[in-house]
Amino acid sequence: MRLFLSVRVRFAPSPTGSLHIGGARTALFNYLFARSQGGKFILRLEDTDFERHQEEAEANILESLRWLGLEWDEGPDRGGPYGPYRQSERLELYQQEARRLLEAGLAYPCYCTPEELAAERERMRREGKVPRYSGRCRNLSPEERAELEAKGIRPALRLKVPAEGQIVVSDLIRGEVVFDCSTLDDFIIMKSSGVPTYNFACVVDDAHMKISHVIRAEEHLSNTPKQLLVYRALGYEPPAFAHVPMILAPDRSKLSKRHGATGVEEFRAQGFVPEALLNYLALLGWSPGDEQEIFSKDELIARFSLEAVSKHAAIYDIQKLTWFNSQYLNLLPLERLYELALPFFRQAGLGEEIERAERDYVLQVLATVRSRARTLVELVDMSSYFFRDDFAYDPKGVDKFFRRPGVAELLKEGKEALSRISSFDEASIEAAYRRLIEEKGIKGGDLIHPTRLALTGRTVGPGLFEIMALLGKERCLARLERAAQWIEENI
RNA sequence: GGCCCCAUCGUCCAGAGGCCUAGGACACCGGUCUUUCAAGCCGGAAACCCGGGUUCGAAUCCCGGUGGGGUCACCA
Repeated sequence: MRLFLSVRVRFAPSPTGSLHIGGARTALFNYLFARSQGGKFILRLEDTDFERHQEEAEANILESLRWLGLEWDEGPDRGGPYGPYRQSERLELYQQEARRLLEAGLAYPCYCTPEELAAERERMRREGKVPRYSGRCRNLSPEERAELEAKGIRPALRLKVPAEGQIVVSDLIRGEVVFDCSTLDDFIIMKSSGVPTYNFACVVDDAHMKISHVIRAEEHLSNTPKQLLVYRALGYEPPAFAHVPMILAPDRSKLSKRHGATGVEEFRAQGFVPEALLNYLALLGWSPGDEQEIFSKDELIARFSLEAVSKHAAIYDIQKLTWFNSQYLNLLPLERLYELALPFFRQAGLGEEIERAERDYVLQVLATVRSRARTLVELVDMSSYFFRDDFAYDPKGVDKFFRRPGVAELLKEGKEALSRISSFDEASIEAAYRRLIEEKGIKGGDLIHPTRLALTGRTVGPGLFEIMALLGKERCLARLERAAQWIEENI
């Protein structure tokens, strides 16, 4: 690994939507690389497309990154030595740099209208040719230019691309990738509106922000020769490049909205915890080389390297993400779990109950239930009867356990047995129940199953005696009574 | 279509010429534990895209084919 004086990497999303998992992983790799190298992780917003810009998108993306725990050292919200960090606020810089190229004769104004260009492209395509700009405006005489200017046409600016030669992209993940200049055309660097295009703004910013490594998705590999041309024209030393493989949808196509949940925000809403998503994403396209799967953020930082990033695209698998999530639900400190689950309790209408309950009680509930939940949504759902009494009985459970003759009476006997216990702990409860089971000469399940239904409304859940001890004597007795009555009235 | 990238179980990864009878994980199937459901534990099925080379020896190197992906805008 080469040692750089100062590693500076950036994540540069365009605020046109929410952060999807591909972007999140790119951000993560940048973050891990920066942290592992003692460098800086910079956030920059590429918001030069005013048409597609979405007001909420910026806040949304920042929030998703924060939620994932990818804190940045410099960015639009916190500034830094090379700001501003929004391209829309750096327009003078691009114009200044563009002027330099114009004056040096490395770029030229183009007066073609978008319509003309589109028509030209279309014609070339129809003729089976590769659509490339003809270079029509490249050799305009000063008189012709003056004439067009006089008509009031605002030109775009194009970079002069050499007709021959090769551009070599040296990529940390892919090695040397060679592009022939003949496949490129004089591309636009400044739109007629005075706003830079991506390939220009990106280079100007990376150079001015002293970016040492550009780590981005593979879809940008084909743009890189153009950007290298811009570096050359501007006289800047290019950074190192690392193009990470794409994340594909299960049908092998590029991720889009129609593939269900692909946004960080959506996963969050579905009850995934950031630790799990981060861990899952890290292992999608990167491998530590051994068989460990669960990594804390610090472990990831310690072990990450760009060399170990794979070359081929990965298909994301919601099932494996779900597995990671269930692992973390069991691994996380209870306090952390509480914090993460709270919004979901509120959403389920249990906010008040949670706040009224003893913190310790809530933590015990979470500890009891968590091995069964795969998401926070499930966790909350499985906890609900610990916080409210007015649940309904599962109809299938009713058919199975409440329709047996004598169940109401049995439940009352159970209640009776429980009422005599002085210390309402798990062992005493079980002892009392086992005694009753023996006395009645029934099977354990004959009492246990109807009791669980009476106490929780459900047929599945944690061990019954665990549930009872947690609920406490009073609530157990009340719920058994309620169930016995319900059976007498409804069956 | 041109250019570029890629190719190991269904999916994510390991493998950097002999350690491969190809390893792990998810999912799947079976068993175990058990008051239910999970979790856990044990076991099973499941892959080197094809064809040529190079080599004593190739999943690993080279070439070709095929397949998949990306990109070709006054989008980023």
